Amino acid sequence: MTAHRTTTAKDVAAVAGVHPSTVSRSLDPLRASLVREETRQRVIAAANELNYRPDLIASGLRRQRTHTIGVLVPDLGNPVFAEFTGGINRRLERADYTAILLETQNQHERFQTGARLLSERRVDGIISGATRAGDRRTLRQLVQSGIPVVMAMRWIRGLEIPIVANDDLRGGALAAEHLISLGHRRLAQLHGADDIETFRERGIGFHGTLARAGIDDADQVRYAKLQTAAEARKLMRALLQACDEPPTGIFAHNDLMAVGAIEALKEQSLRCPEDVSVIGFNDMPLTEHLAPPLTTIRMPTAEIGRVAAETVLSMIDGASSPAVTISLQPRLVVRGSTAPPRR
Amino acid sequence: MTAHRTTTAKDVAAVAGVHPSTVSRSLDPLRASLVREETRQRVIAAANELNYRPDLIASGLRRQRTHTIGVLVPDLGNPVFAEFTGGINRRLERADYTAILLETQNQHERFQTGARLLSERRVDGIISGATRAGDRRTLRQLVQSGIPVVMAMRWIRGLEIPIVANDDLRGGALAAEHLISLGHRRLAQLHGADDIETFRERGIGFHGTLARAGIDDADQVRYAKLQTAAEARKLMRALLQACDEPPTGIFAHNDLMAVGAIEALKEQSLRCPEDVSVIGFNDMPLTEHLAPPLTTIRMPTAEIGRVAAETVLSMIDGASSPAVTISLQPRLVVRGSTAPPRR
DNA sequence: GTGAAAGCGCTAACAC
DNA sequence: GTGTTAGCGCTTTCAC
Repeated sequence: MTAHRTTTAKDVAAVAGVHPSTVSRSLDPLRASLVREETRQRVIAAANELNYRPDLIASGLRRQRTHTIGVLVPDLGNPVFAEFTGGINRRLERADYTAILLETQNQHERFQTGARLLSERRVDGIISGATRAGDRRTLRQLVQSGIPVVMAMRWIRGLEIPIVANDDLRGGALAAEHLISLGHRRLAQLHGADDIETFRERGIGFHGTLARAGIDDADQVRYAKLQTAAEARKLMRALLQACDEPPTGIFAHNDLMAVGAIEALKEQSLRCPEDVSVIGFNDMPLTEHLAPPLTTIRMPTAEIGRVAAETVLSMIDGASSPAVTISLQPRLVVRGSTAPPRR
Repeated sequence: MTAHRTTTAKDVAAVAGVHPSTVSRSLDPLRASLVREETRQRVIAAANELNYRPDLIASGLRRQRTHTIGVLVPDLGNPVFAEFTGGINRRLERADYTAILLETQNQHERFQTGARLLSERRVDGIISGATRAGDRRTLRQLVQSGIPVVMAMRWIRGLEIPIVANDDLRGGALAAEHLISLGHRRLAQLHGADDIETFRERGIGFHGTLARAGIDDADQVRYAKLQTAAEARKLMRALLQACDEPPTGIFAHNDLMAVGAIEALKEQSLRCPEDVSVIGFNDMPLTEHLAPPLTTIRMPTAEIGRVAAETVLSMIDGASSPAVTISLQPRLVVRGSTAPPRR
């Protein structure tokens, strides 16, 4: 193997017969006009000849800009977050920014080390898509260190940090309205983890809409630690055992939980949607191909990513951190897992 | 907003009453032994007090190591690649490395700009998980520039670049063996894109095993441009129209295509598995909850990521690039979408 | 065991 | 218009 030294601006300068700073100017679109056209052409020719790639690390050190955004997500295996990061990536790309994606696995310790890593890498901004109740201090420290931070998808209250998220209150309400309008009165929730505001909002939105219709689901809410099919199945079993008459409508806080619920129903020879209607959340891939195809709430996930990126970029440019909340609207996707209750 | 200056080694040095180079030594585990214990404690105290975070950018510039690996994937929305990057991330983390993930969307141009971006960021190594036939030149350039490169998941022949991948030849063979052993003789393939070696291998593995059993599927192979359910549905329709007697067994090159195939069968009132067996590939999330639950081939995706990361790290350390191919073994997951053919 | 000096590759400020 | 100089924050010689 040849000992490799990457070509630098100095090398290009030597070939073009100019000073390194002229190389720098010629190659930066913003300052190219400062250079005589003829000189610039010579530099570009030399750069191409040597296959020169400016060192963004060195440039970043000098400019105090890394053109990098740190993104914290709970888990890339979750298709919702894959879509979210897709939205971020597409927006950042247009601005010549790159994302560093870190998975927290819903663990505060990983959130914390992730945050530390990102500040050591001097990212220009951070999008926290994995925020949970326990992360408050860490987020406050980030803000205090002067780095622009945005909470997206998941968020907590009482921080001076912009929020870009789905309107989960509305999402829960949509689910309730749908089931009520079908004629359901005995309703239950398979509730996501209690320390994630997203799920609390979904729960409140659902509960509130029920209350306004004179329905109470207070005894019929079961909380999951992890929003998996397996855990939902257990919760659903317990729910069925605990009540004389099973509910006729179930709101599961995500699609995997809805799937688990339907399986638990099958175990008890209850059919979906004939005996019990089930509605999920997220509209993840393949849900339309399930039996029955899942009725669910779809949120504008990629759009949330896009707007979150936009927001953090504007904070990097503009001075002030607008402590705003941007709510994007979810919508109901009706498929086969919900139907009117049996007479 | 306060104008923020992040604290530097110089600041810490001032507080601890030492020289910046002593700060550097004290905080690097490898060189901490060069510093008197008492001094080191003073430095650490000062660093904590000031909440000092060493600047990895500056450190990288000096050491000519960014502790960053670039990873090119076709699409993070594809759960297989989410799992793959998970495997990479977990391994890199242990080595204090960070990944930069870039999505190519299966477009050569994006592969190329991605590669350029990664070299400008001076990543210490690259894992190409998105390799397609057209990317040969770009990969060769990367190698020539002296940067360690590994092809994982997807790969092409004839490059002096290590390969870490699923044994797709074996995967295709597993699918064939399963269908043959159930008693199927009329078989067809819904084949993934022709410019991705992965799919060619699956096709050859399937075809070869059939041939050895005296079965020919040559007329019964339909090629997709994109491996989606929608496209598979169309291909399957065409396939059914083109033949008098439909095949009794279908090998779809991924799970989405298998789902599309099953839907096309339903349109023609053909049932799966009673009339036609369908086997997929990947074992993506929710496949076990489909109706029927999908029989599929599972590959050790996270493990491929882990080994790819391991390989690129060893190339960064050790000098030579071992032009090896590491094949990991897939396995058959039998569920409900395959059964013996009807008499 | 610690300090001083130099330099990684780039670019901003200044000089001419 | 282009060259010169200096410095981003760190680490690595080399002194002492």
